[in-house]
Amino acid sequence: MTKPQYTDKQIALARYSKALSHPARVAIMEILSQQSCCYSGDITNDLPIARSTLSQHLSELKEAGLIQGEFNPPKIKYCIHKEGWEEAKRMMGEFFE
Amino acid sequence: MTKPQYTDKQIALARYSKALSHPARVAIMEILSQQSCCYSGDITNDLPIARSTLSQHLSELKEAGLIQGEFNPPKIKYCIHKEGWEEAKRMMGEFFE
DNA sequence: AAAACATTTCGTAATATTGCGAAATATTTT
DNA sequence: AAAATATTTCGCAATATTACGAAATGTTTT
Repeated sequence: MTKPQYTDKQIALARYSKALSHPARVAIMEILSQQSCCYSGDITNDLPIARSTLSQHLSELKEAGLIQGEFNPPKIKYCIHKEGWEEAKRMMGEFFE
Repeated sequence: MTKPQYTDKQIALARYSKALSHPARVAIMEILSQQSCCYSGDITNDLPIARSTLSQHLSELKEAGLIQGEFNPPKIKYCIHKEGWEEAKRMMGEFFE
C-alpha cells in the first residue's frame, strides 16, 4: 500500500494560491487587473511596504507566472501575464466546482 | 501622503489563498468536496505525509474556516464548512472577475 | 481494567517568508 | 562625466511553515 503523490494539478493550484497568499500580492494583482499595467513606483504609493519589499513580492508574482515586467527605461512596466492569470482563474474555477 | 493599509477583503482573500497554498491542503479539499465528508484516517492513505502532519494541515484548514470536524467516536469526521467554502469561492470568483 | 484504535499535541529541526535599510545596478538627464 | 531616477540585490533579523516520531489524550472493545 504505497502513498500516492500529489498530482501536477494540485501542485500547480497550490503554487498559484501561494502567490496570492499575502495581502500585498492580492493588492498588486487587483491594481494590475484594473488598469492592466503599472509602474513599480506607482504601486509603492498604494501599499504599506518598503520599495525593496515590494520588489520581492513582484518577483514572486513573476516567478509564479501571474505578471510580467517589461523594461520601459528608466522604469519597469508591470502587466498581468495573461496566460498565467487565465490558467490560475480556470484552475481555481474548476477547484471550486 | 500616507500609506494605505490593506482592505479586509484583501486580507481575507490572502487568508483563503494561504490555506490552499500547500498541495496537501488542496488535495484534502478535493477529497472532501467530492464526497462531502471523510474520516481523518482515510485521508492519511491518500496523502504522502505522516498522520501528525496531516493533523496540522487539517487544523489549518479548520482555522481558515474551510472545513469542520465533528467527533464521531472514536473517529473524527471532517466535512467542508459550507459558509467558509462558499465565501472563498465567491471572493475568488470576484477576484478573477 | 487493560488493550486497541484514532487523532492530536509536543519537541525538534530544516527551511521559507516577510520585512527593512543600505548598497548596487542600470538608464537618462544635466 | 556627474547627478538624478527607478528598481533590485544584499545582509540581516524575526517569525512562520513543514515535517517527523514519540508521547499524550480520549474512546471503545475485550
